[in-house]
Amino acid sequence: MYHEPVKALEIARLFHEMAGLLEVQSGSVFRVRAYQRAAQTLETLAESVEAVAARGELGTLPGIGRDLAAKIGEYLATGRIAQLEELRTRLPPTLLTLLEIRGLGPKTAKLLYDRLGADSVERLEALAESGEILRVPGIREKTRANILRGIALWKAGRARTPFPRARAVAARVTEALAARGGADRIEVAGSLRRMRETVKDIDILVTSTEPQRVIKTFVTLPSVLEIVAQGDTKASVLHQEGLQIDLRVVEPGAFGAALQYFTGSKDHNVRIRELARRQALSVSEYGVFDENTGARVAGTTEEDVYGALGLPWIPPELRENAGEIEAARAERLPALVTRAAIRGDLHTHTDWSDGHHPLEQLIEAAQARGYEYVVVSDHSKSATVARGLGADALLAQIAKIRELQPRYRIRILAGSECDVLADGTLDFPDEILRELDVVLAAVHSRFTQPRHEMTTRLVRALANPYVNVLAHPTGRLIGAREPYDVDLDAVLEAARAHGKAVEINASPERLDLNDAHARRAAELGVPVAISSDTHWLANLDNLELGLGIARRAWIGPAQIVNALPLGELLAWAHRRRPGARE
DNA sequence: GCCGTTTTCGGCCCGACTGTTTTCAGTCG
Repeated sequence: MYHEPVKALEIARLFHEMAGLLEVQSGSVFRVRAYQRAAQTLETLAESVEAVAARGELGTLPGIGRDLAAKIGEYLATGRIAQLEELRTRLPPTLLTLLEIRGLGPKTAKLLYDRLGADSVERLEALAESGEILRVPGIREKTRANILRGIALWKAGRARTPFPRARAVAARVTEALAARGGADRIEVAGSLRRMRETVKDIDILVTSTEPQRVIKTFVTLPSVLEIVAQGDTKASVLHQEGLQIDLRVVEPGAFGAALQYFTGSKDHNVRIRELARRQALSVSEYGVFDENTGARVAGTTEEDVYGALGLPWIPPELRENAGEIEAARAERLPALVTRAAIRGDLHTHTDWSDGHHPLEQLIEAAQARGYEYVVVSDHSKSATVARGLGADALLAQIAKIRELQPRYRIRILAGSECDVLADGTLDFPDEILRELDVVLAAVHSRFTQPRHEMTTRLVRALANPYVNVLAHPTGRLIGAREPYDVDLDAVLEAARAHGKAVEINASPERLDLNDAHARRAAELGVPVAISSDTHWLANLDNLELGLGIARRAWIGPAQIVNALPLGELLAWAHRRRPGARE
């Protein structure tokens, strides 16, 4: 049986805390990094840490040796890590919040704590405002101003920005840079390029033979609130939308190396550079260099950079140091899904329920996307706020779809986003469901059921032979509603056992499953549907966000049901129905 | 604290920018 990695995440958090405390104590930076690396390994562990421990294989995990394996074992046995508790008696844990302030690192935090007792952001702010921190050697007016600004930023928004909004800001800034001249190539790198769900800042890479001009243009854009840093080749600004934007300018010959460097992630890059060192190579944003001759052996393209290290090019979405480097070395990188592989959209709404456009417009818009098929999946009657369809309305809609079909190339499939009732039964009886081509099941009520009840509810819904896809499996609404409490692993197991798909709902408010959940689904071999959940016609393009999640989850076209040709999709959808041949 | 197709000890990614220092440490990505 597969368990959620709750314990692993708990231990990872404790390791991060230990790293922070050791860092402030001026412990070895390598020791600090060892704790952080081990924490990251635990965060990306595919199976339960208890299972690994039971096999005695903790020490085989990357970055975990005898010592840290023992600490993990200690925590699993006692729920405590003695050394951490000892560290906590020497430094107040609130001290670690100081490290979250931009521009304030462990050395300064320790200095301010030792000299003035600054053990929290509030206390530090008071000390800075009163000017008392100027008594500390090495702290002058500029540092005081930086600390106060850092505290203001920390208070204003530690929140990360949702991908769609950050991408829109990035597009406006790159357009402005292009329009003002001086830039050769302009590329968005960083976590936006890696398709992360949220981002902390925007990274823009420019090639130019006039770096000063580009930098000047960048920091004087009207949308720039404040210049954070400005040098000969890079600059950082605070944008009016509350995001920091970092710009880096390199000469064209270093484009590939700079793009690789600036795309990250940091952990991925550290691993890449370690790998290079073992081959007597050195990697920087300027290229790959032979350590003996100093000659540049690669740098023009990313393919060159990875190739120089004996690796195939690694897609940006995988660059999280979550196994992709090992996979690349073994020539086992997955073939990731692309937009071209998607043959249809399985989740759309019309004005028959809570969509905002007539059936015909939806069909035309989907056809214009080049799809082979589209599933119309309006809500069922229990979803009253969404004006869900009763049985008669649904049958009428099916008739309408059959009537409209001859007018379109795209195949219109009759579906439903059918409510899963509190007991796990569906909102329509089987006699109605059998009239549909594709059935989605989804929870829209009773979100607060206890964990075991919600789990049983979803498992029961998946067992219904007419159900094909579990839509937005965790029910979260980003920033508005937490996911409901459910044993997702049990749900995924049920989906696999019954041959049902789970949805990657690409609506920006949902992104459900998220990348981590989708990767677990993928590892378990559960089929996936990437769906737009369209309510407005433009929402059809949400699918791109879903592709990003799928790619970050290492998912290829073979695992995606809406990459199947029409005939195979219908055969898959109907094969568990009574009387179906298998 | 981890790790080893050179090593079980001696390494551990690389470079830009800032502020405060008179030659560099701290921080960031």
